[in-house]
Amino acid sequence: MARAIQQRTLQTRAKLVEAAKAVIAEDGYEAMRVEEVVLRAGVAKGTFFAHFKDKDALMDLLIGAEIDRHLDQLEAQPAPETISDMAAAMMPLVAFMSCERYVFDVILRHSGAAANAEIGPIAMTFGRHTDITANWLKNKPFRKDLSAELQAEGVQAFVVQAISLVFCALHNAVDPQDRMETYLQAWLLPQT
Amino acid sequence: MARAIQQRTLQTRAKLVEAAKAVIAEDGYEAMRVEEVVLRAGVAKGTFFAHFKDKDALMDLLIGAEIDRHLDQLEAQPAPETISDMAAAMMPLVAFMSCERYVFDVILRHSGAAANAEIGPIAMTFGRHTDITANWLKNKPFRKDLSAELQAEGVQAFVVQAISLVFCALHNAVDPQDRMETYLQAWLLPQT
DNA sequence: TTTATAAATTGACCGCGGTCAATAATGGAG
DNA sequence: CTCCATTATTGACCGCGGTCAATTTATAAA
Repeated sequence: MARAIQQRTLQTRAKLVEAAKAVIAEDGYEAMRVEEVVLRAGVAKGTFFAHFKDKDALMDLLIGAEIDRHLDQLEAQPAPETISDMAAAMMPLVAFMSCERYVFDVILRHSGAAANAEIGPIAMTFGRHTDITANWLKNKPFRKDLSAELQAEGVQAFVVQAISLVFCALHNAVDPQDRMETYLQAWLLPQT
Repeated sequence: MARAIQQRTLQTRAKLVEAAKAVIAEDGYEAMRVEEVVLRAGVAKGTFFAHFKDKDALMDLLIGAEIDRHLDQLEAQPAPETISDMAAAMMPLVAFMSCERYVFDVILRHSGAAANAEIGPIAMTFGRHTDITANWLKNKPFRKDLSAELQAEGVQAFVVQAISLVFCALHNAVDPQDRMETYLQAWLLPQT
């Protein structure tokens, strides 16, 4: 039978997470090295991998938590009434997701759950974001020919597209918020 | 002053590319190891990096070439008349882009040019794909409130979204082609 | 042909993520 | 308290991408 989790385990894990946060605060996500984290946490390298499947798993956790913070903000706000408000509301999240090329790459890698049983923190946030967006869209005068879920899926696709273009030298002249507004206008308020 | 490129250089490069293709044909993209490639090509490891900035650069080349082959097919076909035809026409490309999780990750990483001066093969294919799609949409009875370019950008966003969901255990029950049709219908033929 | 210079190649070496058999700490049963 | 099965920790080791000073090879000029 399964034993209770030891105190030690929780402490070590907390030390690792704290150390990682410190490194990231100083030098950014991309600069994080497992060796630096274990050095600061005062544990052996192997211990890291006893707590996290791999480096990406810790990134998933930390970045996922940050995204969740932004989603909390979104949920605390009233549903936006206009396309412009909607784009504006999403900008803090977009800004975080595009704070580093590396961060965006991690997010894309983890945005889908590899298996039903192992939905990671970031994959969870994508589900949450869809739900929040779908709730915004209900009872609003946007697309009536599409389910709120499908509309929300499209919004997510355009968020990813807008961030992708932030990192593209050929297209990053346009302000991300303007681009989001253009996309949302076209997607949610077609002028047929 | 710059000297002409040596024969030797082209030969070595060709040997490396051939060796890489062979490895990939046998074991797939993800399994490709630089050490295995240089072993088969009969050159030293350092030589590889004299020809390619890093492993990703060779991947960019090989995967970009493969995507170009699919785009050649698309260009050779007449413009699709219906949403259904359009989705069907894009499926071979979608299938290749989702043949391996690793391949899709490489594509996403390289889909935007990091700098204007260094547009890689994959970034080029994204531009080409937009152009081809925009040409399809011109003189067709789809969205008249949007430029063909914006419509094409949206199509690209939905292609990426559809492939992402192929790799997501939570959503991969739906057939990719059906999903593409749903997206394209919603994007290009809104029923307001 | 000889020589000078640029270009291509080499392989020992490094950084860093990840593994695993050995060891130590923990906590419940007797 | 003692014993011991379970769990946590350790650090030497490996795989593999990437670097660079040294060496070899090609080519234009004399």
